[in-house]
Order: sequence, then structure tokens, then C-alpha cells
Amino acid sequence: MKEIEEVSPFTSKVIEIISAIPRGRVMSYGLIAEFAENRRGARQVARILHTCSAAYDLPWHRVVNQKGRISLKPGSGYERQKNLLAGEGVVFDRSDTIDERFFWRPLW
DNA sequence: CGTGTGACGCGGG
DNA sequence: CCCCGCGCCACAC
Repeated sequence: MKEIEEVSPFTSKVIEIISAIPRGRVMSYGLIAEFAENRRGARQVARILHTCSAAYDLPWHRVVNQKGRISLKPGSGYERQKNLLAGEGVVFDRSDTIDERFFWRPLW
């Protein structure tokens, strides 16, 4: 028998929001936390992403930091995330930053 | 219990 | 634009 994982309301909202990010668009950890009604929860969003991406099949690569840069370090995911985003048409400028226009906001 | 640790964010220099 | 410091907060030990 498989146990059903209990997730907090915040976690379930975060999962719902991330799942809704369209192809070719991105959201920041902080923005996701804000829409999930926990403005201070950016770091929690990061942790949720780290632990639930596989189980919930989340488009984890569509989440970057507020500056529009990938937070993963080279050698541990950075290249993979960048390739996935580039494959969806997301553009990185010379300083490895994604322009504001690629950011997406839920319609509520 | 206290202490350290980030897939963060923001303001300053 | 880069680099720091500080605030934040769930979690591992």
C-alpha cells in the first residue's frame, strides 16, 4: 500500500503554480511564493522544487531568481536548465540574464 | 533544545 | 554589473 503524502496548503499551491508556467516563460522563486500567499517563502519554494520536481513532474527549469539568472551552479544543473530553457526559446543576454518579458504572472 | 545551511531577495557600495 | 551583508525560514544534526 502506498502512503499518501500530506502537503501543506502552501506547498500544494506552489506545485499548482509551477505546473501552470507556460512553455518558454519563467517565474522567480519569490514571485511564486507571493502567489502562493507567503511573500517570505522564496527559499521554501526552492526546497519544494528540489524535493518535489520528480514526483509531481514539475517544469522546474522554468524557475529562476528575481534577477532573471539561473541559481543552480555550473556542474550541478546549471547547464541542463539553461539548455532546457534555450530549447523553449528563452533568450539569455551577455551576462547570462533572462529579460523581463519572459517572466510570466498567473492571472489569479 | 541550539546551530548551520541553502535551487532566495533586496539594498548598498 | 559584480560583490557583500543581512533578513528570512524550514530542515537536518
